[in-house]
Amino acid sequence: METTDKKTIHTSVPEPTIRRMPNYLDYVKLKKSEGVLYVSAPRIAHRLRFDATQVTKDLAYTGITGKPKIGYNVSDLLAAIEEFLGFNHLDHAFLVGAGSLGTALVGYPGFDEYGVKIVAAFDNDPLKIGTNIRGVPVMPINKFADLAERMHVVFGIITTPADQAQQIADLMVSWGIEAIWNFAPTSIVVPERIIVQNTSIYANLAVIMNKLHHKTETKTIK
Amino acid sequence: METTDKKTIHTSVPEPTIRRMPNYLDYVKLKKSEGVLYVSAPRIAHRLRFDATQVTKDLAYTGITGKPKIGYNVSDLLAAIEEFLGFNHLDHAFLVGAGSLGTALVGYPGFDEYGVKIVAAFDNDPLKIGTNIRGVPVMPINKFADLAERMHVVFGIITTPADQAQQIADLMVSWGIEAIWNFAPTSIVVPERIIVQNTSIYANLAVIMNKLHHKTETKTIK
DNA sequence: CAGTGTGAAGTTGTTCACAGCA
DNA sequence: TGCTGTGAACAACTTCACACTG
Repeated sequence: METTDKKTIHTSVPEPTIRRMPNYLDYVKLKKSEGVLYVSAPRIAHRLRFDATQVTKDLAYTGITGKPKIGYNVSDLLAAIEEFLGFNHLDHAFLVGAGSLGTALVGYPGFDEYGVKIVAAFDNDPLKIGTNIRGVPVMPINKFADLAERMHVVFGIITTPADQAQQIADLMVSWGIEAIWNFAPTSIVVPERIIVQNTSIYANLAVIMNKLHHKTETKTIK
Repeated sequence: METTDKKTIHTSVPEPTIRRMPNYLDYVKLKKSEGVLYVSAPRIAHRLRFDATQVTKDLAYTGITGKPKIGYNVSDLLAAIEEFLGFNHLDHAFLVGAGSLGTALVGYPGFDEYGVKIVAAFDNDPLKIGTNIRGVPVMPINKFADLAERMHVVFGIITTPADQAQQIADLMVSWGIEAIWNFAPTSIVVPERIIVQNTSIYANLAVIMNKLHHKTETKTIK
């Protein structure tokens, strides 16, 4: 496998493949906890309602190889997926906006298991400053610059209301953040070099609402 | 656009188009609040970093038509997008799992503005039962069936830990829910007819981590 | 000229078909 | 037979090119 240049640092893994990876991880962890030794692509596909070939191709991106008729070794596969997702690094993150969503994210289970540690939260509400959320301190925003450098934080999470998101994003950029995960219900604009992931709750909601109304239509009400 | 009257719902709108719609809505609302009368696709595209033709095509799905050189009437466009997203209906939803994420969602701004009203939350923690979150009561799960029918709730939101998600999904299905929005970090399996949207925080995280590590690679550290 | 609207080309991702293997 | 692995067909989405319009 390592013979062809084709294998040299897969210049680009399809984004859908990356998005499916956590599903495989979840399933494989489950199987491992059950003591299962091998899993096959068709089985995974069946459980997750994916196409079997797709699973095979996705898993190939992790560099693993399986055995015909048997499948993939569960432990090897688990390691390969974790490696692929970069969970050997532990990246430090700052979160800005300690409202209910921010609080929920700080407490989200398995974040560090996924290679991310939220080391501080920021807010401009004096009542929140000085408190902490599950051990993560809440600080005033002007401390950010200082700390980001000292703690080598390259990853910023925005959970502010929409009208503050752009402003916070600008600050993050000026402070040297490399990637921004934006949960505010508005899209932010940053320089090319910055990685942005706009995660809008509303995009998902829109899809559901659309399907729901479509379905209703099909059913010919009443 | 010959006419099939604009009401005959386009047989199938591409999902990416639907996902972008809330972005347009957000932008158009902003413009309206600024008193702007017309917006053009290229301007929207520039702000959102989309392709201009794509914006044009997306907006066409709402049934609106623009004026060459001028663009789209802001009020008409706003109405068209809201109509498209189905915000005239107000759908009732139940949420199961009143932990931090569930609590955050109940309090999420503009949910009802987006056509969804969370009318009750459920949990199995006796300490939570009987309390309420911003006016939304928290009840024991066995009340679900009863209420779902009475209140015509067709939409269930799962914010439980991963290990309870499937079980809750099964219950929702048996109680007549039509659409499930699953935030638990595991994918659930339901009958074909049920609409499911698995919204995994981890899928987004995986994309960011992948890009971040890739970037590091490219930069050749040190 | 600055925009809409649309068919056609291009790109990306998914699914099929099948060779090879245990 | 049940699986991996892969090239090739296919489907979905995006971008280009351009006619048209106020």
